Amino acid sequence: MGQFSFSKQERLYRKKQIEELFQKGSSFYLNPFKIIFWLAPGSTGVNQLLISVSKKNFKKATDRNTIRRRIREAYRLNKRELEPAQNLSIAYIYTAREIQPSSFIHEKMIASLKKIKGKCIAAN
RNA sequence: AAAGCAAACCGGCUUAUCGCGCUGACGAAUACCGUUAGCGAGGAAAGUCCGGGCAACACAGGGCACCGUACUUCCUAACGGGAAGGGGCUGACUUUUAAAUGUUAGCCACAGACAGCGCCACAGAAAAUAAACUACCUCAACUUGGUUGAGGAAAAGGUGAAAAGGUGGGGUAAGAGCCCACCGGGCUGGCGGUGACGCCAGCCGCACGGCAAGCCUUACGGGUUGAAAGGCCAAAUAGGCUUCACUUCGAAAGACACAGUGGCUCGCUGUGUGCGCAAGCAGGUGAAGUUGGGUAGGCUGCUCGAUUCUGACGGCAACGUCAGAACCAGAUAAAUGAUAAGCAUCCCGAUGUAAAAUUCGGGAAACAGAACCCGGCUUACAGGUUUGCUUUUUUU
RNA sequence: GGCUCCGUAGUACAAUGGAUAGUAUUUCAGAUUCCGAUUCUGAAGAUGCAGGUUCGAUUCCUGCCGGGGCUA
Repeated sequence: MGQFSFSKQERLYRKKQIEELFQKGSSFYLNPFKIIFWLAPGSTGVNQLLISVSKKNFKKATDRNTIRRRIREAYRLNKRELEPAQNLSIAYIYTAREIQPSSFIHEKMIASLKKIKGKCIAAN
């Protein structure tokens, strides 16, 4: 698996897993995101990501697409912050009301990933 | 040349780095992995307003009801869409005292109001089977500036969206299509046109409005549900009941009727009858149906099609026929991207000039994201190209 | 995805196609009071948008815009 790849394995798409994440996971806010994460027992060696942009805040499908793509690129290029990969499920919920530039999202993504890693180590 | 309107078309490009989806090839290799090649959002993908394909279910035939459409002919798989034509309305030009005719541009949900019902506020004498009232004219009586009665006729009446054919003349006691001319209208016939309709001739003096985007009438069309349709597999769970067939047990029977509950069926409860000495009147397997429970994962449907491009021919056109070439998204918590740089377009400032070109810096670049697939319609849209029309200015 | 209903003052509701769109409440001003509340008087405030039918649309028709409900 490549260093910057983002294949289907790394996406969170199963309904059961999503429900599990939202029920058991812990969350924190880091502008412009709300982040929910959960470290499942056992290790598959792959972290899984879910990106959500509310239809209530962005009526147009194009706007939602651009935000989702920017967040995805930010995660893809910076995911090595979480090394070594474990069985982590993360949900990024975009809470800002306007479309933020890529540089801003990248910056916040790095900060949030570091925070997640710190919390996981503390829990263990 | 500029501005406006209408129609048609286009809707940025290139490179680098890192990525995503599908398909093919290769690597021990049909599913995972790697390498590599190809392809990968729109003119509206949108709204979901129409129409069709496709699928499942339903269906003798006819009628009623309900919904939709509405000048004619054609195009089409079909349409509420499109093309051509007809008619009407509005504006301009020509002509003219003015109209009509003619030319041209734009617009029109443009069937039926002597099949029926309903509505037409306010104002007004009257708002729809024509006329109560005022005023007009004639005669009579009383009387003399008038009043009353009888009759005539339907012209005049500050309204109103709409007033009962219009204008002019004759006629009369006063009037009236009462009569005449022109215009308008209706009916009949002929001719032309596939048809809507048009033209011509003759006849009728011709009271009877508007609204069907009020009910309605006529003609035509419409079965219902939608890809979360439908088919297959995996996983998981808990079976129950009914019917039928076979079988086991048994000597045989292994049932029947009525009532209650209930919308109905099954069922449950009760009573009676039958079989059996009595207990008791069953068990199992399979198929179909039904109810309940479970599963929310994969494959298929799924993208080659009323397809796209080019050319020829037919048609006024919409469009059709033929020939050749091409393969052009198939995602599913949902791919088609992110970042950086450059080019082209436009704007602003500077440089420069008679005006430009050039160069430098900065900025802008829309509407918008496939979800089974097509044909339309509607709505949104920076900027650009072409064509046509109108207006203004300049030059010859 | 499909089906269906509804948009009227700030709010909750009315209004056969027919005078200036009505009622309650809210807001503002005045009166009453020593000051408030209550009460009384007056005022302000609306048909979602754009077309069409009609002499005349809140009402009828068409197209947009916005909101709700049902279905799985």
